[in-house]
Amino acid sequence: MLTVYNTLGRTRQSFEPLEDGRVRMYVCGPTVQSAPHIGHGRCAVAFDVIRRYLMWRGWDVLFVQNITDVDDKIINRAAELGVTTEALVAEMTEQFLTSYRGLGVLDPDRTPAATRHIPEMIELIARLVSRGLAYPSRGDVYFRVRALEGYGKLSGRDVDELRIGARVEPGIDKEDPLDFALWKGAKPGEPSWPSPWGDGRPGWHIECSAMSAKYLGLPFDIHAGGADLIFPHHENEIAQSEGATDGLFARYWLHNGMVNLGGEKLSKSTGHIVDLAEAIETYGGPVIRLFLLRASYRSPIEYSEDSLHDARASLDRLRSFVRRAPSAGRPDVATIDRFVTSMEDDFNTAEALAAVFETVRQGNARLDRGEDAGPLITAVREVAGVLGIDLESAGLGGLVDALTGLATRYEVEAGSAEDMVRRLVDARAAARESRDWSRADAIRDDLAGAGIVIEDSADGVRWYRR
RNA sequence: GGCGACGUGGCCGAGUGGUUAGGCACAGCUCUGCAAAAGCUGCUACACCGGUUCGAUUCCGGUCGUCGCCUCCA
Repeated sequence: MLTVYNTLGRTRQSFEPLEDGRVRMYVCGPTVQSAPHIGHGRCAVAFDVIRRYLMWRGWDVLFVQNITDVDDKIINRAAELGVTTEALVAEMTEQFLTSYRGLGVLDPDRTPAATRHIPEMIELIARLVSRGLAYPSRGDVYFRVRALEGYGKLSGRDVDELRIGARVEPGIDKEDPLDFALWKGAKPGEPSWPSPWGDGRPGWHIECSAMSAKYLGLPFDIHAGGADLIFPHHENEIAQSEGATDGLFARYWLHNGMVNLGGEKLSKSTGHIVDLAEAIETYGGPVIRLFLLRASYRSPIEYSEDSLHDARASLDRLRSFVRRAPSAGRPDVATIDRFVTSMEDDFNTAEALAAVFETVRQGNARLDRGEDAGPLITAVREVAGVLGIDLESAGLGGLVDALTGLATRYEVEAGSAEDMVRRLVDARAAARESRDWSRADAIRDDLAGAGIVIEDSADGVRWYRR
């Protein structure tokens, strides 16, 4: 039985999709104002794993992740950079998609952008106005928070407590400081669209209400996002969607923990960030992915070089294992069972990985004894696949020049990168045969310098790109 | 101030009312021309103080500390 921690209710609950065999899932995507950081990567990976697991379990998953492409920050940043908002949005969206793919994240089934759903949002706002839950005010439209019973149920907030809170700034056009904008009247030079309340643009929260309903229908099963979105963003989404329909908005709310750096949360606004593309460049997507999956998706994690190095060593261990022998037979049942048990427990990837490593140890021991480990390798590959961890070593791209140099140095025939590695490995074998250790070691060291690692084993020489 | 999460061995990080997490690092051994990989062995913890219990790291209360949200944020 799959159980998930539902922020709505703050308990672990058994998960049953509304429609049998089909899961409808919405993840709050990024505001594309600047380049993605590792925190975005964590969110993407966390829910990608959940999606993959649900699919592997045999469910149809409809996965939607939005792109917020209109917002104060985007407007301001575009102005700063002297580019149009459209150009900034296009550039940043591309960076997000590229980085996500670099982490092995599957593309969503749909990636709706806010600016392409203005009519849906206007319609939703109009419904809220007609129901008395929203009111126009000098070109803006606000949600009347106190008019909705149950506001605060997701975040555990009490409207009266909120009011006391010192930081709720009274908006000059609001009836109540708690009210939030559904529509913002246009200011000169800003992107805007016509509406019944005058030209303007949507508030931040309304897009998710409109687009999730459009692509998933209401209620849908899983609404996910970063824990920092619980309040006010998700609370307000609930207010809008449930206020407009009287029905339930989303059934299970899943939130990923924050990534910290130096003990503090990453944040775009303070510039306290780890650039995602840079991290992928430095460590590789699979290493970062493994780093993220070693902890529960709900816990905060600390980003550090040490942790990334650990993750790299762990990944190497997995890769060395599957390199030792081909998969064969059905996946080992014990491994799969343990994996399933772990994942059914609120997607406990840390424990799932522990199962994988146990299997790796067993498999290595079997191979050391000359026994078959095919099903263990099959199982490790299967589980790694569900977790989205790429166990294949990198190819030889970009190494032709370096290898050609080595081919010349050791007097073997040049050719394709693959061929040259093979010939160099053979040349080293020949040198070992004639007990010319210095030449053998030189070849091995030079290959290592180029990123090709050679390992001697009982059943021959293995090589791979580090 | 309000709401919430958390404090585990050298580091990261799961979990449990009594029994091995796992990874990384370190030491020794086996294997090996050397190395790497691998296996075996060792190092073995639950912030502090009370309480409940036959027994608590695991439940309850308190203390201290860290972090998040309450404003844009994955």
